[in-house]
Amino acid sequence: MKGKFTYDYPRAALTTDCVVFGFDGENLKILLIKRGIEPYQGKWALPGGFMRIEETTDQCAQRELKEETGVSGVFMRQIQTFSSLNRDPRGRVVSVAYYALINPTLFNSIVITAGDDAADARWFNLEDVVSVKFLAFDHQIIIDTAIEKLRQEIRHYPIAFELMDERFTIKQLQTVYESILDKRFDRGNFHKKMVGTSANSIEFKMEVNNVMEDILYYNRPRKELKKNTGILIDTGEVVSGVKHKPAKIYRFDRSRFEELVRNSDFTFDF
Amino acid sequence: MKGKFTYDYPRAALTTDCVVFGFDGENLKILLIKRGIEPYQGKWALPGGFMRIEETTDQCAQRELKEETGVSGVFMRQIQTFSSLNRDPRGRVVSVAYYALINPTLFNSIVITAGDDAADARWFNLEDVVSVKFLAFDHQIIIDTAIEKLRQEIRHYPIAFELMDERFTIKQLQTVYESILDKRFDRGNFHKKMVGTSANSIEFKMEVNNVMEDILYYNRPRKELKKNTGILIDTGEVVSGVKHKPAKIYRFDRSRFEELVRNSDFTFDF
DNA sequence: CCAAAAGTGTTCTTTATACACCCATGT
DNA sequence: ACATGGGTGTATAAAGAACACTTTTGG
Repeated sequence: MKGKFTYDYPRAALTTDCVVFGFDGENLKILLIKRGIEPYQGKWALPGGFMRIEETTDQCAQRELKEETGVSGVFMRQIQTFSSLNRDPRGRVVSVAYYALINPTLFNSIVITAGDDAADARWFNLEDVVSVKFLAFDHQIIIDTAIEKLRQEIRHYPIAFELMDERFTIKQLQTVYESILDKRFDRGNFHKKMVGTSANSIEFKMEVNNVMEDILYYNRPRKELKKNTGILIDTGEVVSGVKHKPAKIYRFDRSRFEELVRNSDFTFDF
Repeated sequence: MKGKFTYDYPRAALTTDCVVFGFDGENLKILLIKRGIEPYQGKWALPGGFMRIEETTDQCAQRELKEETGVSGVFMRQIQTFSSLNRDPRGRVVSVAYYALINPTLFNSIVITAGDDAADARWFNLEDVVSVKFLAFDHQIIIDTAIEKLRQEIRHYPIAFELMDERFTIKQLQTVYESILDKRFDRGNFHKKMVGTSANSIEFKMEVNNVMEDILYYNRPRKELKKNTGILIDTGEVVSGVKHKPAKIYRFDRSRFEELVRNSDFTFDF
């Protein structure tokens, strides 16, 4: 079986690595695998592995994640390709990096499938994985790039919902944004922006210097102009068992979102 | 020399392809190469080629562009990696795609270096290359992805300057934005936003119903509050030989821009 | 009733948009 | 002088930010 495949020119090996993000309700987490074999045996690394000749890199990333965690059909986006000359001691290995977003249901269903190269797996808090030096290969750089990419994308695309259950409260959504962007939002403003109501201006008459004049009074709410993008749908249900006003439960209307993007210069920016 | 390199498992070949954008002062252009060899001989394709084992994909993209056009040290960014199973008739070829931005000086210095695989080269207008079907491989998809990426990035990063000479007028800058985003901007507003002055609010007293009151009057320009980000530096020079008020010539202050990004939540969005 | 968090309203500030006006130049 | 496009100002609209008020639940 050795040396079966020959080429006229040397070829690099192709791998995929995947930065798996999960959300436990409070913090953003990253899944790491403890390597069971050399190189970097015993070190923590990203799930991933060599691309087979009959699959795309997308399929490879999905397959490797399934082999090592048991989850499939995961939301995944390509980050970029890493090709430093000495990034792998086994030789010339080029890796296409992905990030994956895991919703709570999948998050809880993950079972560590013991295998050749996976001795253990664990969810790490973001702050424990950023700028530390215990990772295999160039996986520290890949993770830092992934976080940057995730932060960029959540500011412009509705990917936060991939980290949440289909039904959620605005407060939960806000927590996802806050933990990814590492930034606090005003509760009321976040609520209004997400649900989609906004204030407006109103004209009224006023006596100025004993003369009636039209005065423009800015930014006073005008009820009839409140607008709702309809991106979040009120399910009519509320959370129960809390000792305060129960929060409404919403779900994300993806087709409504895509319709808005198509038919207008609608943006979804934070 | 044949069959010299053997591996235990089959390996895909790795290539880079580069979408080269240029600007002729009016329109955004894309550089295409007419293929001199099979496959797709005589078809137009992106400059690019096989990665050597001792170089990174970044270096490969730069080298291939230099071999085929003579220009080096070009601004280049990775787009993404394409790995469809049948994207290349020669077999399993995975390609890392880049886009490059060429400034007018380089634009005019490009010489077509006749080689094995480059029979001819030409600048195409964007609209002649989008959604047409005469390109080799999956290069149509790569170009469409590149344009989307370029549009995304110019909205948030100061990459427009890579398409221009070091010294430029605001009008020229606007033309670059307009042709990339395929959208018209208001001349005055674009100017103010770029140079960095903005209006503000002002308080003054007014007699209302025979009583003096403080009135907040919004959005009246308050000269002392005009702010200039300092990202564009007035060189003090102006264009000459035009039969109207000569435009000021600016240059981009990259270090000032990076300082702003570091020290504040400054954004550069269009 | 009270505490607590959800949801809404109010106020002020800043930015966006449309367009008008003045300015400097070559003919 | 005047046509042309550069540069600045003005008016209105919309969005953002800070925070106060109101509502609904469990104890």
